Amino acid sequence: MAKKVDSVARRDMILRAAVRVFARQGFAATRVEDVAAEAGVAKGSVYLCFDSRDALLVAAFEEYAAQAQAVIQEARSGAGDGLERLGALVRSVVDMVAAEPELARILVDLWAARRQGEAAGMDVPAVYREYRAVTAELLADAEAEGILRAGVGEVHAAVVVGAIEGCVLQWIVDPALPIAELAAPIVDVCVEGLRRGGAA
Amino acid sequence: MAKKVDSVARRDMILRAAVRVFARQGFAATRVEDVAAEAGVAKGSVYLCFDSRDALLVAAFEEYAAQAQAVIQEARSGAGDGLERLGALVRSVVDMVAAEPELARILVDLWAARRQGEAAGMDVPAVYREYRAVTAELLADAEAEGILRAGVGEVHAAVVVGAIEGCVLQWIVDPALPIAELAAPIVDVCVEGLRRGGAA
Amino acid sequence: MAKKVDSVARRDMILRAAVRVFARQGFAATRVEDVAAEAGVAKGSVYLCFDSRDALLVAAFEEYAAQAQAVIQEARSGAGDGLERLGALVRSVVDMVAAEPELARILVDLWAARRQGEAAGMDVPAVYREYRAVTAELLADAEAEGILRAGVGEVHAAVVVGAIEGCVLQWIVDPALPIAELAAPIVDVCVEGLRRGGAA
Amino acid sequence: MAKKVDSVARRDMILRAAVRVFARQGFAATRVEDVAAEAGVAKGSVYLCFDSRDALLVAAFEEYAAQAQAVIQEARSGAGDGLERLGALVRSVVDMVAAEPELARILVDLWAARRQGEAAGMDVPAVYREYRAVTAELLADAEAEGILRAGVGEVHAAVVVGAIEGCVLQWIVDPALPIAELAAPIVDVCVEGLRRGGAA
DNA sequence: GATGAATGAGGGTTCATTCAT
DNA sequence: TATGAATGAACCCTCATTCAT
Repeated sequence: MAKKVDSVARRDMILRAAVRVFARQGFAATRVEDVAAEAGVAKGSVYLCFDSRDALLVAAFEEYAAQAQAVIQEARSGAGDGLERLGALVRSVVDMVAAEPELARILVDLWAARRQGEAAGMDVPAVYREYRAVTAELLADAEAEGILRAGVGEVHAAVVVGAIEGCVLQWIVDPALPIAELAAPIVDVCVEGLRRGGAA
Repeated sequence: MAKKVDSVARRDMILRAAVRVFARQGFAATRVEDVAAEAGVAKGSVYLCFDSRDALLVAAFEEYAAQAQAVIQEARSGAGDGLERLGALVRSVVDMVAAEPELARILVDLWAARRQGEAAGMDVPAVYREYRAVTAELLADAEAEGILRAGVGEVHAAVVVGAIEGCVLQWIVDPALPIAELAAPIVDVCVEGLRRGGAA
Repeated sequence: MAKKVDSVARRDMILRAAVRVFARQGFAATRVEDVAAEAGVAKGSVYLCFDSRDALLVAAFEEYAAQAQAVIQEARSGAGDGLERLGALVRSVVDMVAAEPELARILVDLWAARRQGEAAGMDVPAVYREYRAVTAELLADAEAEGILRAGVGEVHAAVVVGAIEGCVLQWIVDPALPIAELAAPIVDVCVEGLRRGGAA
Repeated sequence: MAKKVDSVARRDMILRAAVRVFARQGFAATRVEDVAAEAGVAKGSVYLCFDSRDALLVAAFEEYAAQAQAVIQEARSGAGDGLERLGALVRSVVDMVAAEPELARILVDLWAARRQGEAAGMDVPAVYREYRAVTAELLADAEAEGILRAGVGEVHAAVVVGAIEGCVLQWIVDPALPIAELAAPIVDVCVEGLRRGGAA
């Protein structure tokens, strides 16, 4: 039992180290040895926990996807009307990336990896499909609640998700951009702007 | 003279081939020989036009940046009020990526490359800074024209740019998403939603 | 400890293999893979001990330079008058190259390498400067001892060193030349010929 | 006829250029394009005069060998007793290398090349065999003339040649060494030192 | 003949992965 | 289990040589 815990902890330690190095240098420029050095273990030890270098990226993706899934569940099960819950979703996503910037920064590697061998086991598009789905649900709820302005449909979900992810992207590419401060204007544009009667 | 033209054409042919292969396999998984084969030339011939494999990516970036620059200039010099020109900008960017999907698809490689050696000569963040700058200018114009709703400031520019790029991102990651059909809802959310009096 | 010894032994084994192949084929015609094959290891293993192909040549030079240095020290600290010690020096150098013909045979590569990148870390001229310096010292001793014929000065040191190295050169270029048998006539010409009263 | 002269002149111009570049960078580090650039012609033009890059080295060798042959003939047909002619030979060789230092400086490449493919057509050992042969002849003449001290035989020829070539070697490796000033001491040691009755 | 663009074999080096200790 | 030395496939880039113009 203790063994198992240790083993799990060791795997997690290595994964965290990998995420740090991937965030710093990019996946393509990161050698297994870099990850091992960051984790303070030998190169061979990485292979005790992960099948391959690609598996590290897949594991990082899984962690990211799990967080996204949690945020999505929270939005689905949250309190408030559709737009309130949409606003909360926006803030949750922004909080999530701001809380673990290094995990977020490897998103570019996940996006880039999907055409390649590393992609095995990584369904990146599914994450965005989920985001769009929950957003569409919340908009539908708002519609049903009569608080959505006319003409807003499922296609707007992609725009709302795009605004969030596009802001994250700009921040990844340019860390000087204050991502935390963007939650409010995103909500302003994508939630309040869609409210019947308009923003303010 | 003819020589020069041929030489330029050859370089361009190789660059286009490179973009196609990068779009298909990703930069990391593309060998110089793949590019040569796609272009129908020998491996060594690639090096007659480009200093290195990385130089191909940089050249692709330059082409993308030039297109972005053109779109930005168009927005700056265009006719109409601030919001009309912002709407035109949104549509131009979407048209641009839809017109050359392969060039757009290497964006993920450009994003991923910025932390690495390939980055020399690629100022990816500058492209987004420019996008935000021109968007902010157009919003300021709209403000001056009295057609902007209250409370919209420079920080909203990042959201507008984010909505565009975030939609592009979703389409890159999931080509099934009909990017061309997203121009309208982006404009609806990011332009009409910011108009004084709100979207119809 | 055992590890360190093994590691040193392995490096030495590869270096010896490299010297053999360089002697046989010449440095220019030797690929890293040839060295690895001769040493019975994989190509990549060479790089565990040496930074580059050039580093193999530099290491060989260092071994040669160390042997030369030892011979020079021996001449400086030896017993006998100046000319006896000069004679001993001649015989030592000849013995040295005859004892390890393969190390000697790469001298041509060292000479040829000095103008190139490989040269980093190889001060070939210094070896000959040292030879001339010690020879000049021994001649000066002989002079002080009154056993040197008149008119012999520092410039003769280059001739004595030249006679030795020139014989080695002829032997390298034409292994049929019996280098061991040349020690006596070199001494006859360069030591006895400089003795006051002349050679018998 | 004029054509032929031009063609020969062109070949010679390229060969001279090659010798200059080989002397400067070494053969191994010299690309055909370097030679072409030095000669002021296009890369392909080199192949109109020479079959291959190696052929340039062979041609340089032939020029060197021809000069050596001339010096040897001169010594054989010269006036004076055996030792006078040996002294003249020494001075001729030194003058030869001093007159065309660049041609001399490629000697190291010739020495190094003999184990490799380039060697085809280059009988470097033969040059030294010839040198030894003529030296031995001159010593035999001196012996017959009764001006040679006792105990000097054919094996001493290698020493005399060695002294000359060894001095040239030291100068090639270290151009600071004044080769022209070494002719006198070489003669002093290798000619006067062998004279019956000894050097003054 | 003269050119230099095009070719593609060759080889130095890296690094993911394995496995004996 | 942990290690890191060993492996060898992969790949970038160079450059000798060719040949169409």
